[in-house]
Amino acid sequence: MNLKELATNLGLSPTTVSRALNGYPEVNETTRERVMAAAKRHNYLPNTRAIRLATGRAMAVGHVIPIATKHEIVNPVFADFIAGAGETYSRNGYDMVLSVVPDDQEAQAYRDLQSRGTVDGIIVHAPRLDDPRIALLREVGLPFVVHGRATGTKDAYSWLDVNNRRSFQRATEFLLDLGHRRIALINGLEYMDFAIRRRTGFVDALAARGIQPDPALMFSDEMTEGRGYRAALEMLKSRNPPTAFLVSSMISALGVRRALDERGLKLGRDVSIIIHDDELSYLRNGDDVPIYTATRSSVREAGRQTAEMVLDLIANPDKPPQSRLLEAELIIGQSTGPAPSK
Amino acid sequence: MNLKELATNLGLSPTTVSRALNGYPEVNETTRERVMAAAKRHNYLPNTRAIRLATGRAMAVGHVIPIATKHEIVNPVFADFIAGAGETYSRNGYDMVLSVVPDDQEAQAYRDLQSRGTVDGIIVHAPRLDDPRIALLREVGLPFVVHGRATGTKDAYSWLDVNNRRSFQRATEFLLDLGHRRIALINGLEYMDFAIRRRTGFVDALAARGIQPDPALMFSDEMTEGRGYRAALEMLKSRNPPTAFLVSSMISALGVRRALDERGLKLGRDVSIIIHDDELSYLRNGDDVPIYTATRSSVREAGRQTAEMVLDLIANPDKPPQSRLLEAELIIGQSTGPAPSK
DNA sequence: GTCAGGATTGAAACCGTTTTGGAAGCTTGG
DNA sequence: CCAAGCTTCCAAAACGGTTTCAATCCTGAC
Repeated sequence: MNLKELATNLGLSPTTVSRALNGYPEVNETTRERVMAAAKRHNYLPNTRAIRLATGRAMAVGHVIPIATKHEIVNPVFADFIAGAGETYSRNGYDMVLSVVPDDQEAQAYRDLQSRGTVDGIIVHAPRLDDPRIALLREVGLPFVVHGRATGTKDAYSWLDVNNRRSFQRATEFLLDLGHRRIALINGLEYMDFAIRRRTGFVDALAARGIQPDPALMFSDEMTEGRGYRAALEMLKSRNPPTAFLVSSMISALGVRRALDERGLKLGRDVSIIIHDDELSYLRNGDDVPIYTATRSSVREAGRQTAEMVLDLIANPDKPPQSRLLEAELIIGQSTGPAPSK
Repeated sequence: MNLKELATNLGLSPTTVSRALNGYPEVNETTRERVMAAAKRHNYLPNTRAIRLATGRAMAVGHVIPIATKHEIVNPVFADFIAGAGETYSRNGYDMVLSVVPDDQEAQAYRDLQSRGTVDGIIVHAPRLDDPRIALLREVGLPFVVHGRATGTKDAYSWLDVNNRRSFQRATEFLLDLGHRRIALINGLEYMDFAIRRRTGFVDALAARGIQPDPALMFSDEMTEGRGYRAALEMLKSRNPPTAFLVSSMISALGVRRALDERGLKLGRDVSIIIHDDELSYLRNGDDVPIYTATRSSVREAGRQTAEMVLDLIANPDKPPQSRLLEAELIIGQSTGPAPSK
């Protein structure tokens, strides 16, 4: 059942039927109802492909996922972000198209998406220091919003980010206030922008109290359970072990905790941990009361909002770049306590 | 730059240009080269929307993700599967479109996808006992492949699954051979097909040795760290605790391990654990040597292959339903050892 | 030199919508 | 009673490709 059939069926022209269905004012209310009813009766749905060609809009937003030789975006955070963004898209009649490409073809993927007209806009994931994708997308001329920011980029662009610096600064202060002086940072890869900002927050907070950060207590790598475990174990074995850990991810923290258990150290008493909690759907920080003290910010909600921003940008292409900075809340769990007196 | 412009530019008809680019045989080799060169020079890429309308094919495969009140598909396994499937799609010039919808609208989502012509095929995730989606998709008439199976469905359908029953049977036998008699099963939700099959494998293996499964040692819930932790702790505290755990997911196992540590039990000596390892990219079971003894099967590879199957089905709509049963390998890690003699 | 038949190319229809530019029919006010 | 102005509808032209059908150009056989 297509528009033309429906039209002849009703004794109307395709034009009128189209207008009736799309809510144009110049159609008689009674005929509109007649059309609506007929459409429902034949459960007619307009063909997306035709709409797209006729309107020149793709009604879709693209997410490019580089399949990596090195660092992968395909991580737990990504899944929840996508879920959040997807909610927004469905609500607004947009499709979400994922492009999984080898990372050396990422630039070409964006170019393709634009010149084939597959999508109307893009969400950029996991921005890095001085990320080249921003200049690229600007050149290509595709509306885009960055989830995160790219330190070092001079041009204006739209982004949504968590205030990573601030949240890690506060977390560090919280530990300092508890008397901790040897605080370890288990961070993500520090060419990722969020990791850089978290590190800055950490270092700033220490500096404000006149503490020189100890390189031996600053670890940066992929955020896996294993890396967290090994880094923490290493530090705990050292001559001057940390009394607290600031951990960039729940998963790394699982490893840190394992190291603690292995060393016979009690969480919250012997050693404190603060994590960043993205509120992943399958890695809750406790069901009722939080297990870990954490800087918390829902990545799913970030997905929802970033998607809203990109839809807004698509609808108003001339709008200047927008940005949103979400504040993570510091929630107090059972994983922190006063620094043990030696 | 569109086809018509390119054609006039070359002094050719759109027909010829189209044919040249699409590799039709009836075009002179030299003109083809001329066309190819011009296309590259002007970096012309055909408009997806036009192709889709003209050919009637969407060149896209859909994945519907119900956003759940209850169980969510948005889980770590899903991300890796998607990444694998996405690889296959890109390689074949297909798009992947994700539809995130409230779970009570899932059926309608499939219907829409079909009648609007947004996709040419579907991959069905997380099948359950007697899953209604199979009958629905068959009725709707959209080619589809199920990742997993749906016990109880009588109609034939295409699927790709891991031999869950067999792998858990083998794992159980392995533990039995090590002398374990009280083996706990930490399973996923048992309305999910994979969980049912794993349970069956577990129970069958016990039965074959004349062991009556103890309901107190069989746990079924969402596979989170927290649930795993609590279930294991409960069991370990009981009067007659298990000496081994068979765990359906790496994440649950992290919780089980935490419970062990908390009880002061040494993994592999006091208590053995076998997990199912989906080879998630960010939750590796050890970098070099496996930490856990595991039934291993790459969900990413499953994604690749399932996608291949659906593309094949789209290309050959009259083919009878296909299926692939992948065998998980049993890899020996450091988490299993002989049952402790009382 | 002619002609059949393959090799190339092109004109035009088509895919299913939206949208532009009228054109009827009906009011309405002078 | 008529022109102006609304309403309400429609024919036809996009949108940017693919595909059918027909036309032209060669080539070699006779």
